[in-house]
Amino acid sequence: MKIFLVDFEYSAPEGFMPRPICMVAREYFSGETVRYWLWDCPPKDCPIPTGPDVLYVAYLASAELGCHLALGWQMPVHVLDLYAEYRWMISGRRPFAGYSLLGALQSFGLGGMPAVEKSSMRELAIRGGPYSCEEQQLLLKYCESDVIALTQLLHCMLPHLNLALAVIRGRYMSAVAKVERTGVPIDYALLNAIQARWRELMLGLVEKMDRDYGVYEGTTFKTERWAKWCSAAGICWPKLPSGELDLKRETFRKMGVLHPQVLPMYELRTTLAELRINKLAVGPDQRNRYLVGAFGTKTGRNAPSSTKSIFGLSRWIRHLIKPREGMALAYIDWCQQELGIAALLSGDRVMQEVYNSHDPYLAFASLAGAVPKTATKGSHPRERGIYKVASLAVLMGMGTEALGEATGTSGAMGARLLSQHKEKFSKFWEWSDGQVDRATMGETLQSNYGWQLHPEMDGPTTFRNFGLQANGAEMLRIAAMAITERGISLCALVHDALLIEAPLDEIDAVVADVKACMASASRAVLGGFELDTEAYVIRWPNRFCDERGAKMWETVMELLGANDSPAPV
DNA sequence: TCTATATCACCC
DNA sequence: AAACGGGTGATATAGA
Repeated sequence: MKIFLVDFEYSAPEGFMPRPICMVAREYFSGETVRYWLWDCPPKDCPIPTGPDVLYVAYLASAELGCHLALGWQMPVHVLDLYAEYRWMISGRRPFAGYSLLGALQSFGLGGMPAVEKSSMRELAIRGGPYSCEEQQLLLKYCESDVIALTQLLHCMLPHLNLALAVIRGRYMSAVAKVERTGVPIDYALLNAIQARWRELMLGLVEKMDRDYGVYEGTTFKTERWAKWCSAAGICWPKLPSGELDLKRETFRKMGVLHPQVLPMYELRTTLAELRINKLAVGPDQRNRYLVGAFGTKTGRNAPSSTKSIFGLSRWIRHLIKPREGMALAYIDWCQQELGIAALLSGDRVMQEVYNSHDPYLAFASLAGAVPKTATKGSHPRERGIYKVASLAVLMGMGTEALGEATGTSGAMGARLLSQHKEKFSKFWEWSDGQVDRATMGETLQSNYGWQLHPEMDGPTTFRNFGLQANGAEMLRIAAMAITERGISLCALVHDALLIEAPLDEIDAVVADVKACMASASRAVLGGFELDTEAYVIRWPNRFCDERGAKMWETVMELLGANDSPAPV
């Protein structure tokens, strides 16, 4: 068995696929090191072995594996990603010096300075070629210094790792590399039209709606001016405990009921907040690409940049997602994923039945005696809405007051909802309380495939929710591996959902295949319990539509004067 | 003028 | 008794 420690330098402008610059690989036991310049004419095949007898070690391996994909090289069978493992190791603890390779090394007391200045190397990589001989030598030297650091880090971390679980996480990084390369197809012309007139659009809105207030300076809201306007209008504006004005969207909405003259300001603030679209990272091939940020959270979820990823921005912006000619997309999610996980992990049979019922929220309402057994979504929309919010909020540990607020009722009703939940799902609460107790006693919480949380900085609500979210993240990882390993184009990962792409005449079969992968992933995490999935298919020439963002989309299209109204779902 | 903090927006 | 989980990012204000 051989262990190769690998690092690439590469150039990857926003939205572009990476272009490898150079690579250094070092064999752990022999110390033998190979250096390859890759910018001009890279070797056709990977110069180091990648078979089942090799462990491929990298730091944030999605980058290295993305270079393999770019070069058409074989992907390694076994990957160990020390970034993922470092996040795993210290999950729930404060990082000693951040999550970079050097930060990880410092946490082991090995703070070796890099041989070459890091920021200048990054600039050199981003700049792209051609590179002079000196620059080549500099980049290779820098690359090698990272490989040496990586070697030291492996030495430090090896005794702490669970290799069987670590290589599963490494395998996920291969899936991530593919997702980061595939990206999301975008209606580029329309995006450009919006971006080109973005500033003008914002200023136009402010100009029109701020006229009567005089609160804005350019596109920025001035709190002092708002205070002045309020006192002139004889309005006593609510304050935060800190003494600052409470400028929450919700506060504006509520104050609008009492003082309708503030409503246009509510509209303006809402619209401006949602109008952020200028950083969306779209490459010349009209696809949205960004780093997935695998294992970026303490529950093991991905943490992509919310401005670079189209799924991190407001929902109306998803209307820009559009399959290329002859292609189709499908957005597939697990139905009520965390509810299902809660039902299974806790072993609560009642909750499992509710989950498996046609409409879990109504089923809870019915159990609580709030609606008749015969109730439907149409007959009792209000009650269903309340019990839906309650079902989900309870999983995050919401208290009575907040629950009353969230359901638009009262603290008393919040208390009632909570006690109904505790009564009907007593087994769940036993389990949930158990998680809190164990963590409070200092026990590290574990998900079913070994993600963990050290209970050092967090409180009871986090402990309650950890198992649900961490197992959900695991489910997504297992599905993503299965899907990409079947050669299916996986465009995006969205926590409990994913976006895939296929030719029009294959999409139905591919969706069936993906749903099977997702069902299988749920069984893998939940010991045979299967979660249902729902698919939304978008066929060219239609675009992605989200009803929760439809109104804003129409507003923007109107402002733009484009006659491209959203196609029917 | 720059940076740190708080608050708020969005996403699941 | 506690009491809305996990994120990223923009913006406004206060402090150096």
